[in-house]
Amino acid sequence: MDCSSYINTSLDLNIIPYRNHEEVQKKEVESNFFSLGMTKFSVKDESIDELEEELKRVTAENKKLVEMLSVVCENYNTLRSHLMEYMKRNPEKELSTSSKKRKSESSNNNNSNLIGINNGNSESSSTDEESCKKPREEENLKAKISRAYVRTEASDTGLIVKDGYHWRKYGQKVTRDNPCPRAYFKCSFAPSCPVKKKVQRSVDDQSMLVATYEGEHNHPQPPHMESTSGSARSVSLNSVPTSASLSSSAPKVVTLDLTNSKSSTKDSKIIEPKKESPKVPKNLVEQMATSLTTDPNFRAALVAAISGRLVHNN
DNA sequence: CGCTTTTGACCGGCGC
DNA sequence: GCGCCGGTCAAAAGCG
Repeated sequence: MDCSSYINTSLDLNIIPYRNHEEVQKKEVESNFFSLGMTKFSVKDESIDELEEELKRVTAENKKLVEMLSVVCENYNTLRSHLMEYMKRNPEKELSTSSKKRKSESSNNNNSNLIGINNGNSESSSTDEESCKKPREEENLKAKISRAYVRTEASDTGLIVKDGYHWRKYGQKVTRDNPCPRAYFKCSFAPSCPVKKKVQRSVDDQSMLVATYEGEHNHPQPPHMESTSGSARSVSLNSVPTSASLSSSAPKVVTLDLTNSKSSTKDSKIIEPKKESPKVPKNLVEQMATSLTTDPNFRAALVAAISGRLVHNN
C-alpha cells in the first residue's frame, strides 16, 4: 500500500486547524477557510503585521503537519509490514478466512444494510488484524471491486446507474438478503472489457442503489454517453483508491473501493475527469455530500485524520 | 434487422 | 451427497 492515498485522504479534507489545538471547532475551521480566501478577516481590527505573523504561523503549522503526516505514513507502513510478516507466520488464519469467502461476502452485504452501506474495511481502520486480512483476501480476487451508492427518486424502480459507461444487462436475480432484485450488467465492450456491475437497492433505503463494480475498464469512457437507458439520476462513479478517500480530481465520486489501494496508479488512469463537471447540478452535489457524510468509512477517515493531528499536536 | 432486456434454466461453490 | 444460493447463460420478446 502506498501512503499517498492516505495522504490524499487527509489532505483533501481541507480542515487543517491552524490555531490552538484545543480550539479545533467548526467555527474555527470555517474561519480558516475564509481567512485563506482573504475575504472575511476584518482588516480594520488587525494590522498587516499581525496578519503576516499569522500567515507565517500558519505556514509553519502547515509544514509541521506535513511532516507529521509523513511520520504517520511511515508508521503506518512499518506497522503494515509487521502485520504482513505476522500473517505470513500465521497462514492458517488467512486460509480460514479465504475459504469462507462467500460467507464473508454475504455478511458484508448484511453489514452494508445494517451499518450504513459499507463494505470491507477502510484504510483508516486497518490497524486490527481482521482488516489486515481483508486486503490480502481481496488480492486473491483478480477483479478490482469497488462499490458505489447512488440515491434515486423513491418512485424510481429502475436499477440503472449512469456512470458514463455503457452496460448490457445479462441477468437479474432476487437474492436472499434483499427482496429487491439484483441486476447484473456487463460492460458493452465485453469481452474485450471484463468489467461487470451489480446493482441492487439497499434494504434499508429503497431509494439508494448499491452498484458493485468488478474489474477495471480497459478502454476510455465513451464520449458523452447517456449510458444505459433508464431514469436513475446520473452520478459519475470513478474508482478511487482506498475507501472513504476523496479524490479532489473527481468530486462527484462516491465510491468505496474494497480492494487494496495498490492500484491507485491504475485508478488515475481510469479517473477521467468528466468535462461536464462544471455543470454538476446542485442537488447532485448535495446528494453526494449526503452520501459522504453518511458514509461511516468517510467519517472514520475524517475522525482518524483529525484525531491524529490533535494527538500529535498535543 | 440488430441490439437490448427479460426470465427461466443451468452451473458451481459452499455449508450442513 | 444433497440442498441452497449467487452468478451466468441463452432463447424469446421487446424496441427503435
